[in-house]
Amino acid sequence: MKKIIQAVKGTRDFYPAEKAVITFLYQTIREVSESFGYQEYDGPFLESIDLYAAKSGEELVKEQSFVFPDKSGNLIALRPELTPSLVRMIAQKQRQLHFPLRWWSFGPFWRYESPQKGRGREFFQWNADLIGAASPEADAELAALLASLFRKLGLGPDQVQVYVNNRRLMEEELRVMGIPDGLHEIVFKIIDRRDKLADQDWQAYALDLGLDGKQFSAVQGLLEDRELWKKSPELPRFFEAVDALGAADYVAYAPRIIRGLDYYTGTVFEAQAVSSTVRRSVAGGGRYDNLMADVGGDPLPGVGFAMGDMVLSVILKELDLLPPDRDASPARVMVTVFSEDTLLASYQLAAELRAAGLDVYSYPTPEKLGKQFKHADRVGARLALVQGPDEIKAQAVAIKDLASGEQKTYPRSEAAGAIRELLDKPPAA
RNA sequence: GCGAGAGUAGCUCAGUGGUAGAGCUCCGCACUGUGGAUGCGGCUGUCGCGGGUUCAAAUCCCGUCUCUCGCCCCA
Repeated sequence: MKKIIQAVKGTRDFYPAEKAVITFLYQTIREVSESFGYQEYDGPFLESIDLYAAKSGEELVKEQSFVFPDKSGNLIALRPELTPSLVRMIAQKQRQLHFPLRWWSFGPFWRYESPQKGRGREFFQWNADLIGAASPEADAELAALLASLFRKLGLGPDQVQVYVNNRRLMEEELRVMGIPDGLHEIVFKIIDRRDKLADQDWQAYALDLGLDGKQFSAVQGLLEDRELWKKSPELPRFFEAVDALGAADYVAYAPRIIRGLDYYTGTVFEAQAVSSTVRRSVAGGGRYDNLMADVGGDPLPGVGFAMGDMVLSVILKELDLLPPDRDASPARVMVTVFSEDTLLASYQLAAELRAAGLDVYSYPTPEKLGKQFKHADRVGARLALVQGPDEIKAQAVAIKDLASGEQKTYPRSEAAGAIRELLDKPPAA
């Protein structure tokens, strides 16, 4: 084999079967987003590094972004997330937009990380945001939107859950426990790692980061309190609204959910697979009430989430929830070419059928019919049409159903109708 | 950045020092107006790359690159 330049690490080649998965997700996401009244938008794929420097969190900007200088020396980043672009876009047109607004987006993002299962360096992300409403009910709508996608994809509440917590609640609790404000970020980091470490290791980690024994057991107790949400002024309303939206089965309280991004201010949530070979979150989001003011806009509350395509795809594949026949030709009908002399007649026939609204392709060269039938079968066509000298003489077309093996000859004028009928029939077993 | 595993035909992989293999795919024929099934035949390799040990290396050693999985972090 000749040397082939390798694909860039962490990127994927989207052969038709893989591209079909992305398209399927995009379509399903569009349907769900639009059913909640969200409008599609997008930001640039390239952004100034300064956009992220402010608020995205050190790690994300310094370690995980693809950054390069342009010809004038400005540092440009391939977008690692969308929220900062969204916030800028809104700040720029704040007076022209009608709030609250609901926007969604689906596009590529880049992060410089080491690739592994469910994670690459180039991935797609669904973003949905509701800007200009500060209520817990608005938070609930986003959680319900996420749950609706799962339901639509065929993922049940026993397979994926949206876990919810509230940062203000956690901060208040820490304060009550006598943990100084300066330690809160550290405690959040400790909580965030609860699931990833064994009990002993987790305790050691916590003490190592500066908690004393008493504070540690207090934090431990906090994480075991399944009823903690009742102390929040927001979460009871949140859960009532989730229930009203019909998504209660997908949404649960989990005190361990904190989220890494610095800009979250209130309710945060994270979707996780209940049982899967990927122990990685499917989606994450939350409320960010200060972000708009931080980038220089008028203060405006917002809530939103992002969902990557990679973990979701792994789960859908594991549960066999991806659409079948992803590698099949979109044309279910192939016109064979009998001979050099009849080639153009076959092309005409194909064009005629396309004009009648069918998806049809013609074999491009006069090969042996056997080879052409085999090709039709392999690429997933349902019907193979033959128009040889006999058919041309009789103004007819022979149509073979490759699924049943049955073949009939129809007058050419009736071909389109006959094809439609045959395609509607379920393939014989 | 750290740790582990893997790189052999287009694909999946076997091959633990002695002539580089299998299955699938592909191509041809049986079957020149008809696919799937079957049978027969055929094509395809710097054994990731570089060095070392040896009479002899896909195999042992060293280095290196890439991929996969995990850690970190996160979608």
